[in-house]
Amino acid sequence: MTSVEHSPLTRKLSAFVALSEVELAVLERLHQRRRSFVAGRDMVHQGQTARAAYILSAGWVCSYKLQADGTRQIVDFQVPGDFLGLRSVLLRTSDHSFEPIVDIEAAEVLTSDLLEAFAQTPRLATAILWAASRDEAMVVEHLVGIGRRDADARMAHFLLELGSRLALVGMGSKEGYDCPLTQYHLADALGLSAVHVNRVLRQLRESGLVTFRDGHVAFHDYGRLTDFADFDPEYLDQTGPLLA
Amino acid sequence: MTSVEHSPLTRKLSAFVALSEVELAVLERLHQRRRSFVAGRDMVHQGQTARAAYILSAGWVCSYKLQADGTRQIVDFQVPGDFLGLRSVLLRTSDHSFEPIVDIEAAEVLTSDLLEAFAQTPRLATAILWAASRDEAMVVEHLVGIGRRDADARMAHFLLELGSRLALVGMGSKEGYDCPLTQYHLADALGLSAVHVNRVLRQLRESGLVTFRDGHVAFHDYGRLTDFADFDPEYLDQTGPLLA
DNA sequence: CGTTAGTTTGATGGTCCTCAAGCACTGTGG
DNA sequence: CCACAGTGCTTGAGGACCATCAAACTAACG
Repeated sequence: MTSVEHSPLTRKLSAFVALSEVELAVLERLHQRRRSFVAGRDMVHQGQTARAAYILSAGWVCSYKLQADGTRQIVDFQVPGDFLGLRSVLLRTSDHSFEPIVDIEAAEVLTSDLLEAFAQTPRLATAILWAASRDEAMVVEHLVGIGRRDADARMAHFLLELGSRLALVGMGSKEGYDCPLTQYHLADALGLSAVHVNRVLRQLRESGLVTFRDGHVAFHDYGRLTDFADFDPEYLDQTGPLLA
Repeated sequence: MTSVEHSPLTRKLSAFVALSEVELAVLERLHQRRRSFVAGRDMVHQGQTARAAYILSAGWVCSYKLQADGTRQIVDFQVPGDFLGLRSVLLRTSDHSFEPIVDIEAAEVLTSDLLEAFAQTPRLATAILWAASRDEAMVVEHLVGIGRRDADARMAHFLLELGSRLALVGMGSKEGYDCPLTQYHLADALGLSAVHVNRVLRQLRESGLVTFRDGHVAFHDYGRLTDFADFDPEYLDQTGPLLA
């Protein structure tokens, strides 16, 4: 058990502020209530009154809303180090559902635990609220993408954003990353049909920009791709060092 | 100066929790730094480092992101009682711009003021975070609308949501409300062209559902409209009494 | 009374959806 | 061992929805 064995969340927050030993200890203690969930079975349903949040430590999750006509819109994906359902702590009911995309490991965080931790270490509170603000900025950028980018640029932007997020916890680089999402997931996230997602991916591959195949995303020309997607990572607020 | 002369924000938060005299006083004191802004001139530019937030007390504002190709996406509108730029207090830079749609009145809130108020009255802090969570839930619903609703339903849903929000501060009802937005605003918010917005509005009008004309939204058949738009106001977390 | 901002309507075409079918791979049970 | 079902990927054909281009109209305003 060496000191480098930190959780992904710890790793992420450390990119924002340098945490003291005490703060690190409090943070690690939030991880004590360990839970496992299997792929495909919803953890939280929309409309449910949820009294706890989770910190994802391994695996991928998506949060989505279902509509009356059966279509669904994926709002965001969660990767290791991300919070799940932080918002529903304050709102009376969860406004969306969470589905594990693969088998996952998560730590359950009770509202009381969180408030206690906040009271003990204000700097940690700031760091966690930073992460929450960043998540919100990503939803906003997602909104912009769906509203104002065509399918190709939307996909390119999405793959780049995911890469940056994963880089923050050491799971991705400018070369690429492993990604368990299906084309159906991409379709539901990007507001496209699965058929069109397939065509878009082919287009991007044949343009020599990026390949997504067999669970792996490979960037072929990172610079040209960021131009193509108009990707400006400023909204992620993770300045330079990680990917630059 | 009667006791009913509360600010719109006070009115909104009171729908969530009953605030004590002390809490009301602290809240009103947040409004001391009064500012005016004229229509059309941006208050905050994206990329700017903003150290303050605002509470909107009169008028309408929109928050938007501009893209390299010149198109813009309006993320949200702010009406009296709403916060502006609360998120940029924590993030290093504001990730979007704010434009007053009409001449407005707002109170400037420094980060220090806010933290002080939070420390004095935890219940007020909860109420403000509730409002922030609710704003985020609206952005999520907006995302769903753009991703998965066709233009007609998207417009209908949008007009209904605005109505609910305005009702919360006494500026709207099931009959309708005054609305200074142009069809260009609607287009930029809903991810449509202005031309198509016009056609959609005509369609809704001729169906006898809702009319938006001369700065006024009139609901003709509220029940049928909510069905048509698949509008479930639960995500607004403002249970029944206001509109029911 | 010309200018500007906003609204309205028509014509044309592109992006992306829907329907349909086929393929590859994996796991399951006969 | 093989049929079969299930999941995910791939490609084609036809069409709907909405964008773009163009132009006329109204109202407000200096």
